[in-house]
Amino acid sequence: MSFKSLIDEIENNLKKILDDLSVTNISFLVEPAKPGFGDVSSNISFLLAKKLKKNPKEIGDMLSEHYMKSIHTLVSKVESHPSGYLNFFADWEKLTQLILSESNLDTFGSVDLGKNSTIIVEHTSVNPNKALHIGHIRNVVVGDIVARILEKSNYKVNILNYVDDSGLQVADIIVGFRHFGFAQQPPEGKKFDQYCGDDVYVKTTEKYEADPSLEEIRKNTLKELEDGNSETAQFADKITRKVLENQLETCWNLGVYYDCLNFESQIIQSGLWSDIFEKLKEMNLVEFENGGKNVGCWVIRGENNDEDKVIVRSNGTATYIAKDIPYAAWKLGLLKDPFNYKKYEKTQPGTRILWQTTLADSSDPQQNFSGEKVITVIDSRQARLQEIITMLMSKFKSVENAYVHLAYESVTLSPATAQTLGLNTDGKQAQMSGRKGLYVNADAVYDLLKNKTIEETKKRHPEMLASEIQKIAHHVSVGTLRYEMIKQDLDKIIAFDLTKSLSLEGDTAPYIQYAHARASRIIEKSTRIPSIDIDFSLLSDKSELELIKTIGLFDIHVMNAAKNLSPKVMARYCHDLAVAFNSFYEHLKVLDLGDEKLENSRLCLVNSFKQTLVKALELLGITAPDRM
RNA sequence: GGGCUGGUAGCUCAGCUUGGAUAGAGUGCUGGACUUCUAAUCCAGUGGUCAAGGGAUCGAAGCCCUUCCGGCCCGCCA
Repeated sequence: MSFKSLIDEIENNLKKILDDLSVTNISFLVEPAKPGFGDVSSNISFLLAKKLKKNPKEIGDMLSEHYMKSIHTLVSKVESHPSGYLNFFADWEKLTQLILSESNLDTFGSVDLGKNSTIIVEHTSVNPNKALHIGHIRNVVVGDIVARILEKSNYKVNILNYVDDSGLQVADIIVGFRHFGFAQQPPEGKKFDQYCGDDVYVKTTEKYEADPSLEEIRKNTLKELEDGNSETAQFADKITRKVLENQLETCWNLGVYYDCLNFESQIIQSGLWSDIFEKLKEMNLVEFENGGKNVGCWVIRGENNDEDKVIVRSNGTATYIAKDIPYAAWKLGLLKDPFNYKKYEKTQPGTRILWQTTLADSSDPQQNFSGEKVITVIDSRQARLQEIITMLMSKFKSVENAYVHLAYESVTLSPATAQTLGLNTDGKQAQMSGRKGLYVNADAVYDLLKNKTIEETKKRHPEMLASEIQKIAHHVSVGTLRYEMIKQDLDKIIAFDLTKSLSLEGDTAPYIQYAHARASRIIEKSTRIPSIDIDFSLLSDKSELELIKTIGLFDIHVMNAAKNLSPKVMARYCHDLAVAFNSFYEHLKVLDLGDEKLENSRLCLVNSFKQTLVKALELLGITAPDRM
């Protein structure tokens, strides 16, 4: 509630007025006003103008008159603007009290979109044959933040990470280890996942190109992988689990945690595929081709102009997309769960317990990670395949939008950064490629950011303990990286530039974190404890009211972010909060005013801001230090 | 060729779902503000035929159609 209370009051009153006028079927808007147009605006007059055949201004005049006669508590004035808009001015003393009181609650900003239903968010899902690069980080961070926003919106969220441990990419490094003589030990000082990705994978791929006859080894290895009992599969399991562990370290370092790891190899062995295949046949969703180019295959008919999609080859084996179908159905709880569960070998930091599926016996209790709805975070390049999965799931489950592919555009390399990797792109951005070794490693970006932040922090606090500086630098670097990944919309390509990404000024996480540090210092330096028992009328400066209003808009933005699965909305809100606070900070003093009442009032506001910002940043997985 | 997607200030982007007021940020550039609760900040200025054209509307950056430019996808690969 909070600012929403004002909006609700206005909306209800306007509805009553419409009733009195016997007007129905008008869905007008009541929304926070643009600066300079009061506090809340409505377009109601425009909509009514058609029905009543009067001009909007006249209607506005009439409505504002009616409004002031109706019962209202939070509105002090209604203005009919010459443009036709109806602008409302809040009774700020009352509204301030409401907003600041609520901002102290733990639940501030929470909304009830989910009604406590269960939802799955699957993200990360990187092939376990390489280290995460900056492109993967977009997936990881988007997924993590969407999950946080949904939790704030009263969903019970299960976070999954799908480990494709039996695909071609894994086969490639296994070939490298078993046939091309790569040592199992990475060179001194290099993480195993980086070694697999930078050296084994890239160089093995190069060898195929140099000698196509080697493809035979590759095919055989892939086949052996799918038979879980083979020696190759056991070896691959050992290798991929080591890589996975390293990948998880990268994610954990960024404050990203999961509930359960799913392994493709287990899904293949579980027999889920034959279950779902039977279902597909029963429902006539797949057809056997007796002729044409796909003769002997089972296909899904393309809708519109799309080509048919082969899901079982003429030799009887399932294609890539076929493996995704049982997993999607499993996530939605449509299939009998064939898995047992055990805790992951390493303890995940934070409060979530990390589980993994297993086909072996387990002494740990059975778990359920399915959900009423599923959100799968995948690169928009897979939109076509995801569309087919979505279509199939909609036939299986009647819940609307039960399966959602949350797509995001890729992260590319800026021309300058491509150049530093030895690629001349003629001034164009370049697609990253794991195969070609053309990517920017995620840990490396974190390290660069951290070193830079350590420097900056030292400059400001020469006397600070090294351990303290480390901690601050960690939070600032993680914040910066996360913020860069979500501040623009999901449909925008991020052209990653090493140099520009190191910026700590302007619309960045440090800007927001800095506002928090300022607030923290005021509270720390004050001789009193912030209290809500204050004179609210003393908070009347423009910059104070703007800050209060922004604080009050928290839940509205959470709702918007959750409905649209849009991390960017929360990023912008955090930025708005920081802007409002910085403006307040530069205009007004809080301490040493020689006026106890005023000081108390402003201190209360500073505290509200701080608490709200912490909660909002939490949704972005960003921690704000008390000094920086 | 078909499908998806982007095009708004020099650059990077919001605003488009739900049409209405004065199209907003950051960055860049110019100038100003630190003896002060931390200048990772603030204030002011600069900068726009909202890709182009058409349509419906009293009214379009937004909706519909066409075109242009960029990106991605379209395998019995994964």
